[in-house]
Amino acid sequence: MANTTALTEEDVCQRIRDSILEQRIAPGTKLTEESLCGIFGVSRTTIRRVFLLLSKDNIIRLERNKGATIAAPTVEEAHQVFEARRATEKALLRRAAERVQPGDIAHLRAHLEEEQTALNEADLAAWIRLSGEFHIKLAHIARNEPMCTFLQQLVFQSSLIISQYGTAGAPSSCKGGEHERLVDALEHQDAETAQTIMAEHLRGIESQLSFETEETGQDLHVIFAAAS
Amino acid sequence: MANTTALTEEDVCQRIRDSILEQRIAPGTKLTEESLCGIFGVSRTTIRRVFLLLSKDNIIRLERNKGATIAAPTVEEAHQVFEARRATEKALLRRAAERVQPGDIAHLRAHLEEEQTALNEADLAAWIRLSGEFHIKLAHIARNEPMCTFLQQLVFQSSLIISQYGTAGAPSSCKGGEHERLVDALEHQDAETAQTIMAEHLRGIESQLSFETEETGQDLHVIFAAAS
DNA sequence: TGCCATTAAATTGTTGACAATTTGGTGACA
DNA sequence: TGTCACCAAATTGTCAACAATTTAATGGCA
Repeated sequence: MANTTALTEEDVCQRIRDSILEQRIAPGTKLTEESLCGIFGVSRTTIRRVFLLLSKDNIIRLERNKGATIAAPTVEEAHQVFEARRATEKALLRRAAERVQPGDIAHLRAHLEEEQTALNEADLAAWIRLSGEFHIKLAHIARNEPMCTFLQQLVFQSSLIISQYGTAGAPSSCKGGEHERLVDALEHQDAETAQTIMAEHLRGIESQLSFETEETGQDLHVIFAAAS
Repeated sequence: MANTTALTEEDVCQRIRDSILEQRIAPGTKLTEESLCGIFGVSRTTIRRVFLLLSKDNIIRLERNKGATIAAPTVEEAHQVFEARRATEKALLRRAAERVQPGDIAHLRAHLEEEQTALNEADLAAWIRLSGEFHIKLAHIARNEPMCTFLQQLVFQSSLIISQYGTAGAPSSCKGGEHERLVDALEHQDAETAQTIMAEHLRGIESQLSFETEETGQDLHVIFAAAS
């Protein structure tokens, strides 16, 4: 009831992206057009455009005559996403170290404050989102739009992967002050150190996932083929 | 009249992508929905989906109530695309060198044959397309879907950039047997050499562009402002 | 002539109805 | 009871008419 103006297509995308970044929506969730029309108060046309756009980001999976579901990355896809992140963020950091400006550092430190606040207030959803957004903000310092957009896609997919394969016990994101150390290294334009921290950081996140256990949907073939 | 079955959405995308890769369509070209409906024999609904998908790849530019045009990258965007290619293809080559298999090399050599044939037959359009596709095939050897898809986008954008800023005299693509040398290096799993060749290769392509001269469309303002 | 408001044509955006497909359930029958 | 065919509901796909916007053209007016 807060907003009477109609939501635009990009608004809806953002809302869905946020819910993924905060891990409030599970991979594999079925999204029917009509229900989303009701929720966001937009027409089916808009929702269908949103589905198409998000499917390009591998956030939503579209199957003909079957509708849309929140993407549920396979183990293979998950590894490829993290491999891509290692390569991309490493390259971005080198350029970021060359191009970083004082204002960037201030901005990042303000972001770190927010992360800390969310952590103190035990606002887990906000903290998870901020952890992801940190990597995106870091990327922007490199001033390369195509690579930033690409990394953004990877971060959203990572969020889905963590939703799916994350061990419940340990919050599988950036602890140990690695974000802080990244900002420090960047402030000194130390690309090498930043890259090393980032590599460890991403390996750390990936290592906290458990890929051995159950899968979703299509892998039943493999499971039951072996059992019979 | 060759095909009576209706073209699907992906077919239309591919046709448009091909025409860009062969540089048969100029950046900035206006695409009206109705005309494309007639050309491809599909409904407006399909064309609109195609526009939306290709706009996500930065191949088509969508402006609200203004319709679609073939993207016309700015100089700044062009530099960023090539920077992204250098970073991405370098990373891809390292992984490709680790994972390359004999079949891959055979496949690449067959592709080189095609390139040579097109060159001998003076089929310029085909040769330009094949030159671009070489980089995409190379990327696939690294077995990383997200990065492959990303590179694909960059290659298409490169094609637009070359259309726009390429000097007419020299065909601003891969000569000097650099593609051959890349395959050789890859066959010996020599990532370092491959990366060096690729870096030179991309710099070479970029250096053949002329960013000083005229621009398209909106830059007329600047041009005539200076002249008056 | 040059400029500006008004109008007509062309193009894009949106909506709703209808068709096609999938999904879930019911009941007949072995 | 278990299986299969069939039917009904729900969901997605398509299309055509209509609304809104932009673009081009015309004609008045200084």
